[in-house]
Amino acid sequence: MEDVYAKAFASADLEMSGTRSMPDAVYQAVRAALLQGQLQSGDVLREVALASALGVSRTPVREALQRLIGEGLLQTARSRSVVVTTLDKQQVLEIYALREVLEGSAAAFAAARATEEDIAGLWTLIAAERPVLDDPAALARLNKDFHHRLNRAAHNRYLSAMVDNMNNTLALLRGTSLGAPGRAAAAHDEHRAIVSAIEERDAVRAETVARNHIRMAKRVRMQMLYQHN
Amino acid sequence: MEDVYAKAFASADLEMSGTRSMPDAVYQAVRAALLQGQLQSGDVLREVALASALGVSRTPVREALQRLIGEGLLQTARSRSVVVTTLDKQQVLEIYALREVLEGSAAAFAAARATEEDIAGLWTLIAAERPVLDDPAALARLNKDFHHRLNRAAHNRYLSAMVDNMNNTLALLRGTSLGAPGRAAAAHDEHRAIVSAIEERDAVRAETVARNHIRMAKRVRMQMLYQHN
DNA sequence: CTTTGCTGAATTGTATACAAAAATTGAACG
DNA sequence: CGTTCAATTTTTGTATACAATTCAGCAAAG
Repeated sequence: MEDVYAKAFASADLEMSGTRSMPDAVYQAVRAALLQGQLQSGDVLREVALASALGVSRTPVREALQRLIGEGLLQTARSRSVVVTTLDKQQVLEIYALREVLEGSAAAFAAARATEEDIAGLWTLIAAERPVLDDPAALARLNKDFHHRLNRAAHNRYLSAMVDNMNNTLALLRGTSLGAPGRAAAAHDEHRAIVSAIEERDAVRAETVARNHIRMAKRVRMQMLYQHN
Repeated sequence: MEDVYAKAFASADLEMSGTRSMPDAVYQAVRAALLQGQLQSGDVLREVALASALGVSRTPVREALQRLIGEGLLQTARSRSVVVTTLDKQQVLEIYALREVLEGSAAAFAAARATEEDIAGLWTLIAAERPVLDDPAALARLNKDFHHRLNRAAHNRYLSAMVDNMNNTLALLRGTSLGAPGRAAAAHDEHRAIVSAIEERDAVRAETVARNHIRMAKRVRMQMLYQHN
């Protein structure tokens, strides 16, 4: 048996601290492996292999996989096996279309409801971007955090959950659009524009610039993936 | 043991026809009971009772419940028990805020992408509303169908899934806003306005009238639930 | 009359055994 | 060589046994 999980879950000794249940710990472990790219689109996840790699039985593994299927990060093949979701071009386009709507609304809501702490936190993250503008990996982490906090600032749990889910799904695509030439600086400026609008409580402008930010990211991403549009 | 499932799953002998798996059949059965109101907010679902009521073991029941928890229709209490989700006022407001965004965008997308069949189907449903404008229950069913097809006409799977999920969650609230005096006729008119805008491929107007439709529904619903706002 | 702590029952959490389904191998045949 | 089919192995699906947790009732203490 070619144990592909050895690499993905080598040092991952199931952080049961800070987690309620065993299925939850498995969920976190697999999710982390997915988001960090140790598991890639099309990879198949075997219950027994995962279970033994994590030192639990199949039952909690199954529960965790079901949950990830529900979130769209995994999917079942017709053969019943569980594989890492593969996104085709149409799906990527649909996700970006929806992301534009959702993050635009999140920015608009944030302009109305963000607290001073929310806004300060966003500025802090933007400041942290500046020194790493030429380190795509570090920037990608900050970027993810920025978008997460931006959504939280909208103070709508359902919206936040949906946007996070969209962004996690997009993380299945290899690479980051922030590595493209000039994109890092542009994204940085766009982030500033979004938070400025929120700070000034200008919902319309916040939505406009946020939507524009997503459109730009989409354009770069589509170019990276398909060399056009 | 007070078998509360006897009523909810009396004749529900697990329609395994048209369903892939056993957990899926359980999922459908519980979901139907939730959406039809046989199970209400706060009701607790016991694995063994459900399993014996449906003639399966706890394993597939567990899987189905997990899935429903993921969709937000069920939630776990701190005591580990699974209960039907209870929505507080704030949650209802957040859902309607998001629903306004999502259904507004769905209408706008539909204006761009709906096929002639999509539009014809919507008109058919609207025509079916007219004879039952004074039958809130029948109207509620048609209404649900209308919104479902409207979302589908946007041709964005992720958007459709999210809107359906929102609407299912709202179905946990007892009663329908369509019973309020004058609301049935108003909703009917609003539906017509939405489809007209889509038919004319006017995305901006489609979004405007769709958002207005949701705002109206929200107003009536909040009045029904809390007698204000 | 309320609170606390104990005991037994009920319920969920996890592991595992067994059944069903799918994948793989390899031998026979064209 | 390639194809087909049966036998074997692997993998998933379901049931169930057992462990751990939670709940209910009740008695004793304050």
